[in-house]
Amino acid sequence: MTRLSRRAQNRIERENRFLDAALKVFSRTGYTAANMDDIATEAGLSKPTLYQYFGSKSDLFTAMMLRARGAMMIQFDTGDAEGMVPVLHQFAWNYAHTVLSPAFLSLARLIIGEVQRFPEIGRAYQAAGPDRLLQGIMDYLTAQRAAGRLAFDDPELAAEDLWGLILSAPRTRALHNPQATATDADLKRYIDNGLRVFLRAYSTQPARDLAQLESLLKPEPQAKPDTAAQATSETGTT
Amino acid sequence: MTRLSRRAQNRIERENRFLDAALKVFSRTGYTAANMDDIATEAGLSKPTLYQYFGSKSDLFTAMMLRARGAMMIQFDTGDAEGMVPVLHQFAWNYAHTVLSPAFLSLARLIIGEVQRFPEIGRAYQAAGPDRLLQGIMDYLTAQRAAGRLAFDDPELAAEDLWGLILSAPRTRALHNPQATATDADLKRYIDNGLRVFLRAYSTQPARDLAQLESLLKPEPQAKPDTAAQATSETGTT
Amino acid sequence: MTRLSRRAQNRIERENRFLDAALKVFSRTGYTAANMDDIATEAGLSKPTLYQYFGSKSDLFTAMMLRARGAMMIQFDTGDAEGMVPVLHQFAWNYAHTVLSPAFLSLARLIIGEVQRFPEIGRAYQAAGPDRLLQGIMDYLTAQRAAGRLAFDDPELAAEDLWGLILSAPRTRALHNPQATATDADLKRYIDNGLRVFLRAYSTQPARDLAQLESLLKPEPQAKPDTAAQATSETGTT
Amino acid sequence: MTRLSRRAQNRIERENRFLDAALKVFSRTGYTAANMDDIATEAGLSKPTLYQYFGSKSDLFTAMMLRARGAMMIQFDTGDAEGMVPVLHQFAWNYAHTVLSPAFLSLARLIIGEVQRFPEIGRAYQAAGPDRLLQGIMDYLTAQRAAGRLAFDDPELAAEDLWGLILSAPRTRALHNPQATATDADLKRYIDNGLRVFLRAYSTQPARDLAQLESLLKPEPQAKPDTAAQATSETGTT
DNA sequence: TATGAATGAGCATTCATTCAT
DNA sequence: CATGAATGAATGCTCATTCAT
Repeated sequence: MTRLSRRAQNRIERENRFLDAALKVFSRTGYTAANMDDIATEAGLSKPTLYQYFGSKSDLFTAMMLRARGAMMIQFDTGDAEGMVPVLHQFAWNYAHTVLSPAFLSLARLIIGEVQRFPEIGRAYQAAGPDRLLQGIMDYLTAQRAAGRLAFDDPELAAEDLWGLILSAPRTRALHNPQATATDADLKRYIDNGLRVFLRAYSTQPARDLAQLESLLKPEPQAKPDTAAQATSETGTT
Repeated sequence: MTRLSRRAQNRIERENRFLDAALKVFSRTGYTAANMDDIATEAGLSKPTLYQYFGSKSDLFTAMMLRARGAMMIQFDTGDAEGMVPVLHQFAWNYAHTVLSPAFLSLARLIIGEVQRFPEIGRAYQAAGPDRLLQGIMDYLTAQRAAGRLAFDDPELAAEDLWGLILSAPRTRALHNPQATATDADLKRYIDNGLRVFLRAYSTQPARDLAQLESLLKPEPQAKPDTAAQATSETGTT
Repeated sequence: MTRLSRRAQNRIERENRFLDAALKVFSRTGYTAANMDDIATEAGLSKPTLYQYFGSKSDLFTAMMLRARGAMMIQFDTGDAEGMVPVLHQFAWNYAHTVLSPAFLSLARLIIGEVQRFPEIGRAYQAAGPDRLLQGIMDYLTAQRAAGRLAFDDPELAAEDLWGLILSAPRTRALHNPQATATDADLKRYIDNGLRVFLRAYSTQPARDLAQLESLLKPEPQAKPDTAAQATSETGTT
Repeated sequence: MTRLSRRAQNRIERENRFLDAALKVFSRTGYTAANMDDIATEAGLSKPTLYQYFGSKSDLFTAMMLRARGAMMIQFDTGDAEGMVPVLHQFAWNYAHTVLSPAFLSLARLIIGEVQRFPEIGRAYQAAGPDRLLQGIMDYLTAQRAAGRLAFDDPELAAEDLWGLILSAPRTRALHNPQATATDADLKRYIDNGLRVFLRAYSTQPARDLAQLESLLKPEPQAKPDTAAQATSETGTT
């Protein structure tokens, strides 16, 4: 068993090295311009070995994307926050940091740019990423509605409004401009505003919730160090 | 004069044929996978002629993008609508139809996918498209605030909220899924909700404005035939 | 007649402009790498006109070479020198300056480099240049033999020895090194030595002739400014 | 060891096949007109393999020239001849056969024709070929001077005179005329004359040395079969 | 007659993929 | 199992040559 499991482990490790390399190289140049030599070199292994693990370029791409999905499966994660307003606030920061990280943005650009060539990947990403998160948000918002704290008819729309209010603008901007990384100050501006608007429109007790929000916002730019970069690091802009 | 102008006209016509072909082919496959032979063939002219007009592949790409910017320069256009609520409603439909048209989406995907290779194009597009539109919205919203109909501090955030509430979700979805075109019913759902939330959060007289909105929404799916597709049509999904 | 001759003159002038341009461009890059666009541009006329004058690239090359032959038809020219030793001395300088001029060397390189492609041109050049000159030298040396001043059996070999002694070394070197132009000091070294050796081996009165030669050599480097560059100037190394 | 050395040997063998092919093709047509397909085909391997060995056309050219230099490094080789006159005689034949071989001439034409494009190659050739040989001749002549058999001031000029007298004329002619190969009878004429003139001008005992030379020359055209053609044969005129 | 404009054919170079070892 | 070595098929770009005006 030891020998075999060692082999298996070895295999998995090599596979991961290839997938890491593929993520890096594909993110940098896109599917067509990426070349198998570079990926093999980046992985520190040989090209025929690469072909033994993944039968073709497009198989490799697909496999890499499949694995990347894991890193993109954002949860409606709110840490240890308690109370609706703190929870939403926490969520906003977690989410913003993740989605606006260079690695995450590169991957998003890659998916969008190649979606015509690999339509399933676009769909898979939509399902694993945004849609799953959306479900998480919906569940939470629905619970808050049940508790009488929010009012809305369509939970999906409410959830989409929440993230649209927070991230639509900075994300669109970031997709178009790889150089400019959003600072925490930028994020704060978007997040604070987004939450305010959301509460104003959806809270059953806007005055109270907004007051609570303001008190939360007093302290400085939220030293959230790097909840982000959970996605496979190294995918940077280079 | 006749001869010269004929030549000049001929030149312009050919140039446009090349640019059309380039838009089509680049949109279909991305920059690297697109090949100059295909573009020339698509244009019905020869490759050397293509090179005489545009010295290199990247020059052609840049020129094509430059021209495409024209088609993307969305205005805050509201037709003949009168009154704030009808104006916003009209804008929402115009804007949605344009931005979600297949041609527009293909181009957006192309830009996002190649922005690492051509950073200036991303910036140029951001400036000519979203930023310009944003300015239009801001101006309008600011005027409404002056007239006492809206309340907000930061006009930019308000403007971004307006379009984020209306288009963030369907556009993101569409970017990830070239096959699924949003139906007018889909749009209606997003637009109606977006406007409601916006008014609830920003109007100084939410009750009255929302009532006016509801009366506007009664009639069926807005037979807005095709204000859209103003962008170079035919760029579709293929 | 005036009009016609004007036309004819115009034609000749254009033809010459093309031939000048061709010489320049072909000399710079060789036959294959030279391109008809550059030649037309250099001539300040259009490519179709070029084709009207010379039906093809190789025709142009041949015509250019034919004309260049004129410039290469070196004579056994000795100016106003009198007496055998001064005549030979004068000839040596004239000849050296001509043959080692950049234009002349470029042309020689071109001929040698393309002789496999255009064998007739090599032969034509040999006949018009070296062979003709050789005949001139032979005639002179034979006359001197008749006058009892030189002794030899084979006039051709004697003539070849004369120019071999003077120019073989610097010309070979120059053919291999386009950058290094021989200075007059270099030439003086070769010429003085060559004449000495020639007289020692061929003169019937070596002592007297060598003494006369030495007295001729006293004065400084022979301020022969530029008897050279008779070949179409401008053919330089660029 | 076996496997590795086999690979290495294989590599070297293929490299040589490419270099042989390159020499052949470049010599035939010059640098620009030669095409990588032909060279690969001539080598019996594929174009990508050629590119794996030599990264570019100009690298291949340079490498080929570098290797060719080996074949051009003529020594002042005099076989087993003894005594100054036989040594010079022997040298003359060796040298003439080598330098006038078709392969050697083709290469010389190639170098001269491409020297403007590859100046270092011209210089390298001059250094490795003519200059090295010259040094050999100089050393020998200087030794003979020390032994009292020759008289001269400048050994370089003496050495240059020796080879200029022997080879200048036939080599120049051969460079201009690829078809006409010099026969041994031609060479004999040049060599005999060159040596006579050299001895007449440089020997301290011309009468005795010339007599010795004449006795050497009696026998027929020197059946020196082919000391020449040491250079990569097959480079012929085609 | 002179030219702007067009093109078929070619060429250096690259790359996904496959063997032989 | 891993790899050095090999290749068929493109692809961007150029050039001699020809028309239509």
